[in-house]
Amino acid sequence: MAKAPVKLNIGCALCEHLSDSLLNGLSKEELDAINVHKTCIKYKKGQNIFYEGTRPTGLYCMNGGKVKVYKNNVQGKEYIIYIAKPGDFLGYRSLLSEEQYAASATVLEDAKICFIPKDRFMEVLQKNPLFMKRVVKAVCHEMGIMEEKMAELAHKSVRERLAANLLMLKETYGMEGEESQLIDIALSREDLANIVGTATETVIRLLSEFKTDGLISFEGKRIRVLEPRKLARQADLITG
Amino acid sequence: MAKAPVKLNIGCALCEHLSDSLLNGLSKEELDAINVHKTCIKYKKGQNIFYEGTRPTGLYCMNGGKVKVYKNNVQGKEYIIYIAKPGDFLGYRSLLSEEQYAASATVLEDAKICFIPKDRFMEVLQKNPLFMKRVVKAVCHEMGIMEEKMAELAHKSVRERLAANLLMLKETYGMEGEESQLIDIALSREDLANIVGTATETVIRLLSEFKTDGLISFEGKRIRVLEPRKLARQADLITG
DNA sequence: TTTCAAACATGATATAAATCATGTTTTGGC
DNA sequence: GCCAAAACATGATTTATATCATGTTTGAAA
Repeated sequence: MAKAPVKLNIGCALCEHLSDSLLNGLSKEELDAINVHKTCIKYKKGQNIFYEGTRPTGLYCMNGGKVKVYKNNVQGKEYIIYIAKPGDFLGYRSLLSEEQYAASATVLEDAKICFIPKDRFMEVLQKNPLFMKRVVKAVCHEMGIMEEKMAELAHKSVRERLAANLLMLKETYGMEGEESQLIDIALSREDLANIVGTATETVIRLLSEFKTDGLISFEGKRIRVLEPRKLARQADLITG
Repeated sequence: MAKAPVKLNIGCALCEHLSDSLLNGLSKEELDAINVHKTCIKYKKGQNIFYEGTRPTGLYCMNGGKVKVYKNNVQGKEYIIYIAKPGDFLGYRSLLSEEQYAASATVLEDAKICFIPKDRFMEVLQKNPLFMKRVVKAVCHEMGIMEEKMAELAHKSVRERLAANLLMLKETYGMEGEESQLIDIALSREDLANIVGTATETVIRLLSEFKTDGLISFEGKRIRVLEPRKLARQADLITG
């Protein structure tokens, strides 16, 4: 049986992730304008999307999989700024600030990502003040989250940060309904350490402690949050 | 001799800080629209501008002095996100994300700050796509800086961060020309510690080390950067 | 000018977390 | 199914930095 060619360019209007996306709310015509010029590509785990220091030529829109956005310091240590999931834009910050990428992006789980050329996107953006307003709102919301994370990094212990990040990952990447306590990303201990901002060994140790204390359990490469309230107490989010 | 009433509301068009401001580039009419509804107030050192958790009702625009924007964690520890100087907007992030303030703002050096009601500002913003674009660009640029700071907090030592922050302060708040090495803010050791994300005692100790090593000197409450290159080496920004 | 609080300073101590070392388990490629 | 490499795990050691304690200086207010 001959393989049918994989049709990647499904129209944005029909994209299952449209409702989670900033593109949601655009008119049929606007979506079409983007649609005609986009290119959708499948990426394998470990593949790079863009590197820090290069210039953005467009915008990436996640259609499937998971991508980590991270910075490397001089000593090669990595800090993961965020993990993009379907519906998320990727690299739009640098595109809008008209600067080089301040971070790199690499695929964590096999992904399908659509690329929208800069000009096409900017055209739609500038012709639609409401769209622009939504983008601004999203960017400013992101900044609030980053402020929170900075204060956390500055004054919280690794244990607290790990607990807080596990809860955050559960909220953001937890599955639907029944299985909402299962963190649906196959993160290596090293990646988790680079999210928390600590050494891999430290994360391994703390995770086994949390497991011993019955706060979490491991399911294959995934982590299940058994006791969110106790974890929140570890994170020092609630007292008592 | 009777005191003449202090006229605070100088027109934005004549403001000496307009060229440093995001308002720069607006038309005479747009500036007037903002101008008519703005209120300029003098604040004393230590006075609070807004608190985390409250709702913004407008935008603050710095006309003089210095203001720290910071977050307090549960234990009361403070992290200073940035220090606003004349020409800077204050609180525009929360205004644009339509959320509560994610941080508090307190005067570090006697300040004059103009308040622009939300509606007036949004009106001008939404009617001028170019202005909107400049605001977006500025916000996205800020995000890049925050990403950098997060990576720094995650993986750099306190010594490195202090050195890096001294250099940053010199760049941003250094005086003009000859005296550009003098950091023109009267920062307490505690404030500096809350910028770096460490304990006050640690900052005091490291500062005296830097002083002993001839990298900096103290001039009253101010710090002079004597050896920026050596400091950059301490910050691990350059090697060798 | 005195006084009192805040800021600055320095030493001693405790400790969280990085680093180094080594061993085991899992995984993906052939 | 085998092998090498990566990921995971755990122990020992070091180190940076927070915390605690105490003393001194500075500065603002009375």
